[in-house]
Amino acid sequence: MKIVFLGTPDFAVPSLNALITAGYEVVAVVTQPDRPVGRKAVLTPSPVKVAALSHGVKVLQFEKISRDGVEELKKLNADIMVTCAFGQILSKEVIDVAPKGIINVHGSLLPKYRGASPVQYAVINGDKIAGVTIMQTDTGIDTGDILAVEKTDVGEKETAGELFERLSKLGAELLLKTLKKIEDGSVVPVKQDEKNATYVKMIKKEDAKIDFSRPAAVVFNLVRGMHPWPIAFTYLRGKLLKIFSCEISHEEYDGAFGEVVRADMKNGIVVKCGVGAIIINELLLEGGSKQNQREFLAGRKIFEGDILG
RNA sequence: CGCGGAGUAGAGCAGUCUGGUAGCUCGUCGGGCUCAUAACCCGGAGGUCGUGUGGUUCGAAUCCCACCUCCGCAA
Repeated sequence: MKIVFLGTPDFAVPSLNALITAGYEVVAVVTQPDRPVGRKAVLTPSPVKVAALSHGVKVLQFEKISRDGVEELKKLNADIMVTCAFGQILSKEVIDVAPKGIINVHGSLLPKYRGASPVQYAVINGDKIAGVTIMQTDTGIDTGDILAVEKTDVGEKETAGELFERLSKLGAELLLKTLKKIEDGSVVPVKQDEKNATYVKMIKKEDAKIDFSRPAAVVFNLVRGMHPWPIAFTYLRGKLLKIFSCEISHEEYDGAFGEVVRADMKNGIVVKCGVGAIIINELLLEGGSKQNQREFLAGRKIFEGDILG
């Protein structure tokens, strides 16, 4: 079976590798154009492009595939196309290029969390269960018929990045299973239940701002869900303070929301929340680099009574 | 030339504006105390203050110049 693979970030790499390893003929990989990255704005290829090139697979890059890529896609004569976190909306023309259409690997249990950042929101919302769905792509956003689902428990302290990695592997396995079913005709498409559909937007940096009037568990989930990007943040004396990791305190403290109620080597950096408190583990102050709480305290940059927010 | 911060003891920082004996928190080493601790007390070691064998000065971590490295923001 000839396959065209469309994907961009790390999440998609295991799926691409799985297809190639399993012996499918991946005739081309489509990925987002190289983007400037880092302080020096170096033009950087996407993780999927790097993986494709290492396998010697042809790489195509379009600014807008629906506008620029249809003719070239047709020439590839693929039987089916596979998308995984591709990052561009596909037109009907693109969907109709391959006879068996397009199937998509999505990082949530559809119809929950349709859209751009399903994995992060599973963590941010404190979900106990997450998963991947393989679905038929149609012209809506993650609205096509479901072909296969795989669930997994979310660890109590798991970060979005960690869950991402697990789901990407789970997705790759499920993709192979589903392709087999498509080949032998045993796959059964199931319509999505529109009443239970939810959408999640792309995460913006502003979404990662911590509200210390919320319960400690909510703050904790936000910190987990925003790791490794964009990283939950607040302010300390007007300076940006990023919090990479924290835990929920089991002690009760008196103080205002966001008040630093403890800041010493013994207790760590403890911040009062709406309900309970959190203990900060790794953090970064504007202009500085990431430090653990011991290093931060050694530098004497935070004291009891400071208010975050 | 996108904006900004930083390089001082093993770690994290202050000191630089207003040049004049090198400091803080921690770690480490030795001793003490305790049933006990990431507890406490006493004492010690450890630094060419990023590089220039640069400039100014009686004297530079501090002022001036050049360079290197690291980091945050923005994209």
